[in-house]
Amino acid sequence: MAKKDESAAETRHYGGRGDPVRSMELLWGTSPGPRSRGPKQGLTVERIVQAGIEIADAEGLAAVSMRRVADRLGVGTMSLYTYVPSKAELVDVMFDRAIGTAARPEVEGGWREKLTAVARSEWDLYRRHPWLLQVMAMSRPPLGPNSIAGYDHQLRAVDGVGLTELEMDSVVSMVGVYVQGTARAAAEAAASARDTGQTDDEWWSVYAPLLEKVFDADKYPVAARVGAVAGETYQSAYDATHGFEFGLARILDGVESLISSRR
Amino acid sequence: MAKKDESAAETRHYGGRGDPVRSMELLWGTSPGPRSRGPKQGLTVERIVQAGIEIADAEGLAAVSMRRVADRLGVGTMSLYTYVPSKAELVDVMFDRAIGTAARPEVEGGWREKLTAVARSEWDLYRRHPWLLQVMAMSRPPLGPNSIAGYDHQLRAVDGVGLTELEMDSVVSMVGVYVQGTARAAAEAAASARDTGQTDDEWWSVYAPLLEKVFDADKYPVAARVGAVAGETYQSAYDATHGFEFGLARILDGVESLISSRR
DNA sequence: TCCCTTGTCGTACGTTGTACGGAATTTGGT
DNA sequence: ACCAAATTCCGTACAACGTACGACAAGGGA
Repeated sequence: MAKKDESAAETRHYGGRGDPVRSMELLWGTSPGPRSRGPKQGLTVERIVQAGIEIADAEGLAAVSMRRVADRLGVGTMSLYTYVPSKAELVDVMFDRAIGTAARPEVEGGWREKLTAVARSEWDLYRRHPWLLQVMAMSRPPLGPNSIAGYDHQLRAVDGVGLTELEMDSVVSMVGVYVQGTARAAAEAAASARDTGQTDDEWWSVYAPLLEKVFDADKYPVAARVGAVAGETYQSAYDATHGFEFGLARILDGVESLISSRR
Repeated sequence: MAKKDESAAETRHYGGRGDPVRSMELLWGTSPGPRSRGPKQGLTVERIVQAGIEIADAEGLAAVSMRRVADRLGVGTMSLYTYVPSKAELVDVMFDRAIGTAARPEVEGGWREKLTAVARSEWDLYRRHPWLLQVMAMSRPPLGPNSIAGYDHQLRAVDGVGLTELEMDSVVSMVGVYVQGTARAAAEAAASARDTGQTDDEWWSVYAPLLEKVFDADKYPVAARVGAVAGETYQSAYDATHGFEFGLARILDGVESLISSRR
């Protein structure tokens, strides 16, 4: 990397690379007790995970390096490897523990109220821990206790409304995919602002006049018309919060028509 | 990195870091002509971009390093920097050029047929160039000619159906967010399979028995019931294609109820 | 012809994850 | 009580990354 990290690179992570048995022990805290021989351990996996989460929250997943985590805990870098087999497993556990902080309210009312609450709670989670969106966890998710609990909570929102099990799973993952996508836009905007010291407004005010020079409004009349209105309204290329509430209502309307058709 | 790149890290990129004027010139091909003095240039920006796209298609965005691109073109690494100010700008141009390969069919019929075609064409694009999903382009997208043309094409699907400009933009970005999310799941599955030499099925058959040991079916009865059915059906944690078509139909139902309410 | 601009690219630096091996520490066996 | 085995801790080293810097070569304008 160049000095002062001017480079535009972030890191993504996916897990499931190491020993599956070891991974699951880490995730579920079922590691065998301390061995009898040798020095006492000065750290715990959970303390390491917390340090990683704090760095990721403050500076993004790219700032979470083994050296940074070790420094924060006042130990040598390589000491971490006696607790965690690799960075991939560490990120997996960070992922599950952060998921565990999601609010899982038991909402009164019908499926729509419940599913709205599920979506909002996931949205809040991603606002608090935006780096979760950089962990590749759609296929092969870390199968930790909190991820499982979250899956169950989501499903209960649409239980007993006349959908098949398959439809329940599909509805829940459809809403999840949508929330993640919208949260990702918000997270990117925040990360860009943090890393460049420039808000989206400022960015746009630089690029808008440059775009006007090359953009042919006669060739793309619809984009010109809509873009003008959208640009004025959002004061930025994409307003995440507006998009989230609007799209969520639309999606739930879609789910409603599915549920009605089943009755 | 460890030898043989066993590490579980992928790279993400976001642009808009360098000189905005230079960025736009690169994107729109409006760079000033060749200077009269000095040696002839042996390459073009477009050749470099093509090489980058080929590597990204075959091995993912993480494999696109300046050294790899230069090697493929038979030049020294640093020569690339006379064409492109940094890797961030190179990725921005790769992004726009890949977007340009999307099919933008002019579909007969109503908005639903058109919007379905838009979604499917975007889905196909992400299947051909999965690395596009790793370019952070939701806020501050590269404002290149192909991205603009794509935006116009998407909007035309819902033009003249009674929605406001703001609603048109929101509907289009809602569908886009959804397609990207589903495509991301598919891309992650493919990337995992490529990097680990293990299909999702194989992965699941390793983890399922381990999960069974720690999972408490009495505590999470809904997850147990739905998970069993979903697991049997998908033969994997998440089937992207099924999810895509199902969710798209649901979302379009939601859009339909919005459009009806406007008539 | 000479000079000055421009393109090419070898070298070097600071960053990353982590393999390796030596030192220090604690305990079980005797 | 003492030794060896087991275990933790961690300094060093390596290959990869993006790219700053500067030396060298190429070629048109004077």
